[in-house]
Amino acid sequence: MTEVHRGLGVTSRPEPRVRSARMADLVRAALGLLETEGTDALTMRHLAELVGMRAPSIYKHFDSKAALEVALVEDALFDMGDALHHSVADPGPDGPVASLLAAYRSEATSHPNRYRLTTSSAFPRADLLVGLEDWAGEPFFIVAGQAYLSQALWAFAHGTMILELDGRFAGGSDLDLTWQAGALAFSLPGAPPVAQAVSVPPVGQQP
Amino acid sequence: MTEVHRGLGVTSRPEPRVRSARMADLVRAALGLLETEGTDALTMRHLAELVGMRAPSIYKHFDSKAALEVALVEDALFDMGDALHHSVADPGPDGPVASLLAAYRSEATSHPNRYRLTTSSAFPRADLLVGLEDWAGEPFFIVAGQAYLSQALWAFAHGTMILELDGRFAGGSDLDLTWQAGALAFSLPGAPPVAQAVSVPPVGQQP
DNA sequence: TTCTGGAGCTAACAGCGTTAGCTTACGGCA
DNA sequence: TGCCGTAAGCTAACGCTGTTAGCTCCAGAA
Repeated sequence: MTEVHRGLGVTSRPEPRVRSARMADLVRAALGLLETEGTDALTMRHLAELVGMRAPSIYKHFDSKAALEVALVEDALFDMGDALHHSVADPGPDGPVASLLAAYRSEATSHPNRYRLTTSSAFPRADLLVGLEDWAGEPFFIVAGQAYLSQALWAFAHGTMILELDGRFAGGSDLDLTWQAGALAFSLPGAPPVAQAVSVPPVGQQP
Repeated sequence: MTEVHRGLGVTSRPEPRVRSARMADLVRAALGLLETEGTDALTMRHLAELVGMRAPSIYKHFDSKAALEVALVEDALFDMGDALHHSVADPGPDGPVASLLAAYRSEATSHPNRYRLTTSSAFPRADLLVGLEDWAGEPFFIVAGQAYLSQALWAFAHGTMILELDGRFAGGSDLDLTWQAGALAFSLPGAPPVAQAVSVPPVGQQP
């Protein structure tokens, strides 16, 4: 028995914020706009038109555009957290690392622009539901079994994901092999003991 | 002898674009603005004021704000390429992977907002000097010795870098250990043979 | 001397997030 | 029934953004 609780998280899934029907409408429409028309198309005026109102009326439901984006990103983190925790609870035949990475890639790919928003430098992460990022990232710690290795694995996953989404890898690359190369590097036995397992959450900023 | 030419790149450093004195002024001022005041402060009006002109006059020297950003990013890629190629030619005692990563981290950290700009999803990479990205990223291929492993290493480097710059790792983390964990994972012998070394450049989009 | 082109300027446009202030409709209560 | 308060819409407008049109001025060449 180690300090790592396999398959059983030590953080808990936060309670999502309640949303009025109109708020849910707006978030749904915003996601559609973001994914079908692109990041630049997500403006208050476009969004308002999509739900049949004028831009200033949105402010009756959300304090700001940033608050609306927070709602989008919280959805993304719940989806990602659910996918990752599920992959950890039920890893595939290729092992826990490959399984986790596959879940991460699949989830991010399903909503590329929302993933970009979630991971963008400018995003006001401090406004997110407390504990949400930690919970969503916990599977990296569970799989890596060590804080710094889990950070490195997370960094590999995010780096590969954003470069793939942005089309940065050389044309003709079989990206499955790139992911596989990383999975292998982080799966090799003998790698773990990098440092003396300081108890630090693997993901997210402390509030 | 393998197909990997250690220490001798197969791509060549592109010739930088020539700039008028005024263009150089603008790029220098833009970098200062970007790094000292932040990304949002880099506006045409602010920049113009900094060099003693009005915003529309900038268009006598650059076609658009994007063209000015391309100049900034080309500087970043030349600096990064020089640093990485140097680290490959003269690796430190911790081995080529750790040396490369240290150079990458040091270079990016010296101009964080320029690094963010360079790697941002929205940046018009197609307007960059042909071959510049390939040349700058080549050291990853030289060090990894295999296309897909080099892509994975690059992805780890970028992922760790952007998460570090954005303060995404848990408070109290010793990020040296995170980088070290990744360096170790990608340095272990036995890792390489992921695929049959298809000859694909490690970094950047084919034109 | 005249002409040409580079490099500055002001004024203005469309689009952005956002605010102020007005109106309308609905639900609870005396 | 009549009143009141609140929720949720609206228009007009503000300051900011990148950018364009069109003017002026000056240096250098013919």
